[in-house]
Amino acid sequence: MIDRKLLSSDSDYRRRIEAKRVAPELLDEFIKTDEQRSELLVIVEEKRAVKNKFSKEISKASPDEREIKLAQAGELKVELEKLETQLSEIEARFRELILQIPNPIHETVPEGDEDAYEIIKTVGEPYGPPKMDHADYGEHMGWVLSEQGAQISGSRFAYLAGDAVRLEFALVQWTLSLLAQHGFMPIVPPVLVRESTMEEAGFFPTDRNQVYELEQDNLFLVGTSEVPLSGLHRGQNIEARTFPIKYCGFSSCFRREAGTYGKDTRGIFRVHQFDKVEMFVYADPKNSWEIFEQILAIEEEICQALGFSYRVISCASGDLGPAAAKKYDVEVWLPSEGTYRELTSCSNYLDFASRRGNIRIKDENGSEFVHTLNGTAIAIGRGITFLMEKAQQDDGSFAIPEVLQPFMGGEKFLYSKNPERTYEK
RNA sequence: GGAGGGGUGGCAGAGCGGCCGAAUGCGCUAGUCUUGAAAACUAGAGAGUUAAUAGCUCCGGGGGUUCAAAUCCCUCCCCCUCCGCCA
Repeated sequence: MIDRKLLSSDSDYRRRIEAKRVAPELLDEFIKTDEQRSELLVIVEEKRAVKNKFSKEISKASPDEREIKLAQAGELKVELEKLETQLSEIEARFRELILQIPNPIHETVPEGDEDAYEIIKTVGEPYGPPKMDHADYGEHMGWVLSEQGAQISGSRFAYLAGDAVRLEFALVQWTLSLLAQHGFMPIVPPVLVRESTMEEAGFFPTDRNQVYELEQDNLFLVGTSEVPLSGLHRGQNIEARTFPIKYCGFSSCFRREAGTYGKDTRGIFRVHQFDKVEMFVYADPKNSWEIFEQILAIEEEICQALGFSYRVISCASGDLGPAAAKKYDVEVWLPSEGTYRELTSCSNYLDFASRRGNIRIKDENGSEFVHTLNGTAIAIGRGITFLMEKAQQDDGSFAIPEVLQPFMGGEKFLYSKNPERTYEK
């Protein structure tokens, strides 16, 4: 949720909202509604003060005074009720509008459409394609069963099988241990959440069409554990000394992928369901930009340890979600496509979500809204996709990245058929 | 799924139409005492909004009755106990 006062008083604030391709009419209507609301609120509060005074007096009045005052209070009540009805109508509209207004971009965000991104850095070199692309390789190894997935659930669903599953858990274990060193507490959150949770996390109403809904129970499947992690401290006013509060959530993630028809249809690069370890930080507003860079550094650390060639881009204003003030994508070189593709990303929401969830930080001088940040540690489907091209050997075997070997029973290579493995016949 | 009980300040817990933004205890802050701490004693403090120590709002959320609601009614959510079912 934006700061309503800044919108009308600070022209730069407004400009940075409009950079997200917001209709100016929305902002104008909101400002108008906000003004009406403030004016009416003053009137209503004055009336309430009079009414409250009357009520107090009635309790102390003598019997005949009482009669008169009761009659007067009755009139006042009728008057006030009319005004309060008006006020609640305006407030409903106010709320509807403010929920549609995105967080302004940070001044350093490049403005423009999706391809106006800025390359922050490039690490490692691009290299030529392997024998098999990730989709063929997944089939070759017996790791990805797309056809069966499509049969039982539809397109963009797949079974993950065999050593790929061991690889998934190795990735998770390794990532969790690395994040523990960085002070992140692991969490397995609920993946079904209420509508209010989606709204407070900054996803509703704007991204509603990307989310699976369980109508019968009025619950929604999360697209990232960011959502339940963002709700973990809702309504709390937390001591400043406990910051930053760092969590890493492991969960399955569900995305409708609406509007991506025909895009990335091979393999498990883009699927409706995948597992992910997500970093989430509640930060003191004083240093949230530092923490933003720390989260990026961890994402890079993970990429480097897995041997990826990658680049970091600062996403353009038109590519930012409603809640993010700034977002970095870490894009890894995908040789079969000869291009960099997104593996992880991180965002600083500033106080956008904490305003909705009413999460504050307090010290001797009072309290303010906290900042929330999130970043992908490892998205399994994507991670394995990139690894299948990076670690694929000429003979078709798979060279397990060194950091994962301890979590794979010390093995160094994986094969499509391994006679020592009784499930591979 | 069925039956009952309950949600009040950081925590525990009283209040059950007006004197209640709320007793009391613990915890917290400051002071006295002490070399220091503890104990004891004294004083102080709920949150939000606002320029404001004014006003308004907040006793799980929403709605209603009333001049007046923490207190009565409806509804939703959550927690606990018992029965049933279950990984």
